[in-house]
Amino acid sequence: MPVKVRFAPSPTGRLHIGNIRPAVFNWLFARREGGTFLLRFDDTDLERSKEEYVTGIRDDLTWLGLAWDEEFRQSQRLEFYAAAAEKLKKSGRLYACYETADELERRRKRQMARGKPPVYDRAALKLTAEEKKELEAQGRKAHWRFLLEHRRTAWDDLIRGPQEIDAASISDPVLIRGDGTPLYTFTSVADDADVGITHIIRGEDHVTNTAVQIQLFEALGAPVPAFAHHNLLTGAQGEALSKRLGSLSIAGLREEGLEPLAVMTHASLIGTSDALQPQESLEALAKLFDFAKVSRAPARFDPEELKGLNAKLLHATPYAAVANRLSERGIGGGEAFWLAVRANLGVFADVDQWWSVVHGNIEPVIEDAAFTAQALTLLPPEPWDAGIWPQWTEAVKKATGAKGRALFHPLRLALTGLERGPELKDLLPLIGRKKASARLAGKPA
RNA sequence: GCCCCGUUCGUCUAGCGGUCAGGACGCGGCCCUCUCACGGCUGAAACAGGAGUUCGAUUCUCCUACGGGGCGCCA
Repeated sequence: MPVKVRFAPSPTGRLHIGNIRPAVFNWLFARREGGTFLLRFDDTDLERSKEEYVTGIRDDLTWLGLAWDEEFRQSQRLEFYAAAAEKLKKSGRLYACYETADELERRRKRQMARGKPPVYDRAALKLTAEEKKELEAQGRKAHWRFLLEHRRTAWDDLIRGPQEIDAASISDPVLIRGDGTPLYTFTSVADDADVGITHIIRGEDHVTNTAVQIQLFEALGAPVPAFAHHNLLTGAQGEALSKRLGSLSIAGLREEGLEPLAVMTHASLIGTSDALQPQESLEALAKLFDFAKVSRAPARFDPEELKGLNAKLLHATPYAAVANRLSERGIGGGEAFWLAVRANLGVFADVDQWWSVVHGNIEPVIEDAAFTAQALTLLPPEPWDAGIWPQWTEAVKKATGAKGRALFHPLRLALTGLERGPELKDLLPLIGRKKASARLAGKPA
């Protein structure tokens, strides 16, 4: 059976480093298996869902390179859910309840205070037809709960292994709100069953839901898909990673100039037994993907680790992969320039700085005017080749007696205006004699 | 409060009764090099605590501590 998976975000916010992982895992798995990857917007919560987030999530996925085969949204399938609900009512698995949200909330608090788990007591099940009629006459609107079978419900999780949940410890979930609109648990399963999702890959915050959903699949007469629940991420200090996600949003990382491939690599390798190494493509990542490698313990997300990975990725990137991006920025210099500077990049945009060192105008820093002046007189005439640097520095060394740091540091400062940077042997031919001369003389060039 | 899951170098992890407890990132040292960075090599660094079971526990069981998740007319 061909693999069919989905990523089903609710458009109530942008994607971030935490909730991108189910998208990444699903996509990678589909890619590895040659399956289909669906994007479904779970927008049944009209209060919180916003159109701008639909667009934003699409942008985030596109930037990451996670192309989807089909897209649909739940708000456009309301008749379908209503029909599915009718079936459940007929089979007696959906029953009407009349408690208000306040009443339920009070009841839960009372149960917890008594040390009991806050599970719905099925009081509505005992309501007679007359009592229901009376409640309706008072203007109460029914919401509908799914009648769970109180038995242990089990599945073999692709990541966590054999799982078992006692359905008696869970409340009968509300599937239809008092206003008639369907809720996540129901729409999600109805859709997964309808489109034939084969594998549900998601965060471990959904493991308890799984028991309910398995019973729902069965009640709907649909085959139960395979489940895989991955570990969640915590902050660098081990704290829950749900609040304060501004800088951790995908859009934010993009603005910081990180490579999408670095973000993808980090998202898919963190919390697994694979070493966090730069990968050359999404295909390479897909080949690495394996449920067996995913840990069950939460993993810490450290922004510094992501940045480090981004830098390493850049350091290993061949010229052909960035030639277009360089020319888009108005950077020439070809492969020689890229190879000279790539090892000094943290983010791609750092190339601008090195391009201005080579091609633009910079302010030289003169540490020892007499020294650089003397070095200037020893600068060989052009044409220059790759051997110009050792040839020149050898001459300067002989004339001044300077060596090591005393020799190179002032030259680097004068030539680039910076403390650190690429090999000067590679940079000097790119800078050229004209600029080099001016800078050694302390003049901006 | 109740239920589920987890805890191995600082971090991500391998391990599935007997291992010098392995790898990666980071950190230190050396090399490339007569500078900084890059890269290569190399070193230091861990079984949460306590009871059991066993000839023998990182590994199995229980308890405690800590962390995560769940307990919505959210997804």
